[in-house]
Amino acid sequence: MMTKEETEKFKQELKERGYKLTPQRRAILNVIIENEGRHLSPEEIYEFVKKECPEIGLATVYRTVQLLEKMGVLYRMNFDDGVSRYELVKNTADHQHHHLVCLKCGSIEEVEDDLLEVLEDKIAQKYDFFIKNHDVKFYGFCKKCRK
Amino acid sequence: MMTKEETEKFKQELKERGYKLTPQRRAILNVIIENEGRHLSPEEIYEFVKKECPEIGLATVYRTVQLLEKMGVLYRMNFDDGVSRYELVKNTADHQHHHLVCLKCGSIEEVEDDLLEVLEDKIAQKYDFFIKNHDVKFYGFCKKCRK
DNA sequence: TTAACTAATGAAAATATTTTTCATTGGGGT
DNA sequence: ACCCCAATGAAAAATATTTTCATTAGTTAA
Repeated sequence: MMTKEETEKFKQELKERGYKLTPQRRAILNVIIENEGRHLSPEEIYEFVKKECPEIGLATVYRTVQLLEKMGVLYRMNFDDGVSRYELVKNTADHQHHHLVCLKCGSIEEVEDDLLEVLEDKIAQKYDFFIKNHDVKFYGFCKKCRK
Repeated sequence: MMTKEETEKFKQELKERGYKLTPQRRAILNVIIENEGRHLSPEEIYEFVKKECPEIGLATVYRTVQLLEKMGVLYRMNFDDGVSRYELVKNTADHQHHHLVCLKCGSIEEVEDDLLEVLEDKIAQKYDFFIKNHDVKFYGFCKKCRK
């Protein structure tokens, strides 16, 4: 649950862009915060948020996650399971961390963004390509599924 | 265009799995080979292949690229543009190479799979995760678009 | 506090991609 | 040449997402 200060800050950020703070938007952001690390899809967010906001429509969830993505609050991911999934942007790092996707159970583990700078520098030089961000997924089998 | 030997080899690989060599399958694979490096979507493949096979249906293209993916001939990619895209699997490497995706013009450049082994080893050890493959995309601005 | 402006909403329809169904065709082994 | 069943095309269905549109409700300013 967002604190009063967090809500105020969110409201302020919306205001700066001419958007409004609605109960629906607050509830959606709350659901995402409370499920940090779970990479929810719009449909899943919808199911959670209906408990708080039973009258909410799925379209509003879609509209809101897109808004939050534009605001830099969320990051959209594709794990090839047919839906978009969202996670909170860590304001500590400018690049997104990596993900370990288990081919058996589908679990998604987060891995610190590491060791890629060397590769990025090499690419920037060799291909004359300015890298803004990366999307790095490792597919394989997690600890549990290897037993 | 596939040579006669390549066609024979393809037919053989199909046979091993109980599949048949149809004109449609040959034509689809031809289109993909002739457009190597272009990362065609099923719809795009369909447009090309219709020149050779005007009676072909889009469903056959979808079915065939899935088949070729299962056979290890193609690799399915997602560049977040709303469609799946396919590329030929290089039989030289067991891991897929990286891609540079330009955020301005949408061009996709291929980059040799490099420097990631160190990171993969580290992850395998630290997270007890067996890595089968990776999906590495760098988003940024290409040479042309930076001018 | 209220009035007014307009962004946001819910419901439903529309869109886009991909998959499935089903009757028919045709590859390839015998 | 015949048979079997995999493969096909066309259409319908399924799925995820976006858009439309009439209505509601935040926010600002009087």
